[in-house]
Order: sequence, then C-alpha cells, then structure tokens
Amino acid sequence: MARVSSEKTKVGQKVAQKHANKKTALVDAALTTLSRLGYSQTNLRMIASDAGVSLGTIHYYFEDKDELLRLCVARIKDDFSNLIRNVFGSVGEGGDIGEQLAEALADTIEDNGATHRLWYDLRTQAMFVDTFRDEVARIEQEMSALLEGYFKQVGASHLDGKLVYLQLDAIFRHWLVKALTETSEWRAPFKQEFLKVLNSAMMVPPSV
Amino acid sequence: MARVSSEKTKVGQKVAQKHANKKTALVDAALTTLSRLGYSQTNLRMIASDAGVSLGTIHYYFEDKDELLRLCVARIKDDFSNLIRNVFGSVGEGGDIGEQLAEALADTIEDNGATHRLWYDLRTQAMFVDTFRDEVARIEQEMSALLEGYFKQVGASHLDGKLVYLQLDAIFRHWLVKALTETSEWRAPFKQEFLKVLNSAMMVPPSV
DNA sequence: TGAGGGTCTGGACAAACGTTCAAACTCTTC
DNA sequence: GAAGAGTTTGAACGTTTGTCCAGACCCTCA
Repeated sequence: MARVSSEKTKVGQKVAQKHANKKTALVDAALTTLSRLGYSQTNLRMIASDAGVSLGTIHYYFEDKDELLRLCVARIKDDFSNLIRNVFGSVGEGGDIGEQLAEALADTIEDNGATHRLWYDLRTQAMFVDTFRDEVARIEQEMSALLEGYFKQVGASHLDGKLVYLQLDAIFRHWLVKALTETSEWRAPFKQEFLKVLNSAMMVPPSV
Repeated sequence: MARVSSEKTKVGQKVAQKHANKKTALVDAALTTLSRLGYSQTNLRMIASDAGVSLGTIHYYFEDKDELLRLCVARIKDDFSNLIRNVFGSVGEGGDIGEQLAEALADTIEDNGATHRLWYDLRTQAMFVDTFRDEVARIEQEMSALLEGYFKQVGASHLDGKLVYLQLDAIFRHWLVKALTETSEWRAPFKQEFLKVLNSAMMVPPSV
C-alpha cells in the first residue's frame, strides 16, 4: 500500500497536492452517485464506475468506505454553506427580500435537487448511526445561524433562527419531493407557501 | 411451496385465519427490527431472529422482502392513523386544546419514539425508490386531513391543513431526534415550540 | 393410528458487497 | 533510458445478503 510522499520537499508538496486534488475529485464522483441512488443503495463499485476509475483506486485514496462517506458529508456541509450564503448574498437591497429568497431557493431546487435530496437522506441516516450525527447537527446549526443573521440584518433579532429554519425547511423539503417526482408546476405554490410561513413567522412579536 | 388452503370450507377459513394472524405477527416483528436498526441496516435474518422463527419461515409467509416491507409500511399507516386519532380523541373539551395536543404528542415521542424514527426513515427512502412512495403520500395526506378536521372543529376552517402539518411535523421531528439521542430535558422546550408554531399558524387571517 | 395438508427448519445457492494485493502502468528525475 | 516513487488495475477473498428447497415436524380428521 503505497502512501503519498509526505516529505516537505518541493516535489513532495507537488505530489501531495495532486493526490489531494484527485481525492476531492473522487469525493465529487461519490456525491454524484449518492445523490442519484441514495445512501442505502450506493456501493463502491457504482462510485468507481461514475468516477471512471477501477474499484481498487477507491481504496487507494480512502482507508475504507466510512472515510469516503464522512468526507462526502463534510463536502456537503461546505457546499451547503456556500450555496445558502450565495442565496443571501444574491438577495439585493431593493424589492421584497423574502420574495427574492424564495426565488433563489426555488432555483436551487431546480439546479441542485438531487443534492438536497441526499442531504435529507443523510440527515435521516444520522438518526440511526452516529457516523454523521455530529456533522449533521453542525450543518443544521449553521443554517439556523445564517437565518438568524439575516433576521438581525432586517431588524428582527428577537426571532429564533432554529425554529424558523425548521419550518421553512419543512416547506422546502415538501416541494423538493414534488419537484423531483411530479411534473406539475411547483414553483408558484412553493414560493407562495414559503412566503406565507416566513411572513407568519416574522409576525411573531418579541416574547416578554 | 405449500400455500394456505383457500377453500371456502369451515376448516379452510380457520386455517386461513391462523395463517393471517401469524403473518401480522411477523409484520410486527419486522417493525420492531426496522425501528431499531433502520431501513438500510435491516435484513431478513435479523427480522427472523427477532420474530423467533427461522429464515425460511419468512419466505413461507411472504413472497419476497419487498412484500414484507410494503406490508410494514401499510401497518405503520394504520398505527399512525389510530395514534393520531387517539391523540385528538383524548383531547378534552375543556382547557387549552393546543396544550393537550402538545402533551399527547410528547407522550408518543416517549412511548413510540423508535416507530416515529422509522417513519421518517421510510419517508426518506420514498424519495429514492418508488416502492413506498404512494403509501407515504397517502399517510401525509391523511395527517393533513386530520389536522384540517381539527381546524374545522375549532372554527378555523380557512387554515391549510397540509401547510400547518408540515410545520408542526418539523418541530416534532426535531425534538424526536433530541429525545432519542440526548439525555437533556426536551419535553418543556418541545411543547413550548410546538405551541408557538401552532398559535402563530392559527393567527394567520383568512386569505382574501 | 395412519394419511395428508399445513408449517417450519437449516442448509445450500448465487449474487453482491467491502476489502486486499500482486502486478502493470505512468510520470518525473538524474 | 534506467530507476524509483506514485498510481491504477482487475482478479481474488471472505462475508453478507435474498432466495430456494428437500425433508422433518405438527395438527386434524377419518
């Protein structure tokens, strides 16, 4: 089992960089497979096939299946943070901010639907096995924190970020399923319900 | 492969009844295993072990694994309906109805936590495979309908049952996870958040 | 007390799984 | 262009999985 050179020479660094790049590329491929088939039906042969490498290559870069899956969850966390951050960032100053937020989330249902589905899959797996449990909890905390930051920005700092996140997430998940399984129009009703929940949440007065 | 006598004789009916009883007992055992291990980690040998029968017996009563799992989902549906119906039924006329509802739901987190966890597992599986998809959709519709019936009863018939169900379900799931994984007190915060969401949902005025 | 239909068993099977490994291959460096 | 470190392969291994089956078992009637 050859290991990548960890010497602190110039060549060693170059090789290590290449090694790391390939590793992240394989994580990418694994995420493609996972988002297509789901956690329970994904195996290493499928991942290798999607990545265009042989089965042995997977084990050359990863200790075992667990390490690969953990890195996948970590990657999802980063992608999620960036995605939501971009959503909040793309929301312009003028116009109805909630409306723009709903629009951006509808876009990500359309563009990253499979990835979001995988997130719900891994979140559920974490209810049974503790492999991802901590990382899942961290992601949810970060989502809540992002929302809370948004609330502070619009002068509603008394709102509970986690509580509103849970409600909005439920709407998001529901219409994600619709968008993935049905052909009927979903953007309009999603945006309507999302805004309804968001507005009703923001109408809650500060608790005494 | 011996099949149960389907003759319409007296003996035939008796035998068929016994056969059906054993079949439901095996579904019960399967649900125990599933709720303990989750969908992706449950296999027929575990189910047979929990049921106290040999592996062959499973295939004597069920065509294949799929049939058993489908019957499990169907059983969950019935149990769920009855459970929620009981919750609504146990809610007395006097006092704060929302408070009593939250209390009853907290009880079922405590008493049937593993079953609820399984429900979320199967609901997520339905996002990837279509085996349970229709049955899952039916269950969610029934939950929404039950809630809508409750709204009509308290004179808030303009509220969207599905929308409120999604929000309350999110709170329920969140605190179910807490109750299953952490030792800290969860009943009080669950009831508080549940009521907060319920009340804020019921404050929504009829749309024009 | 046999006969016979229903029940149950434990082993056997093929397929699929994660994992391992010797051998072949690629690329850089001297 | 030889050497060597890093990479990739495809076959092979041991396990686990769902499925199948011949035979043993149980129970009920004639």
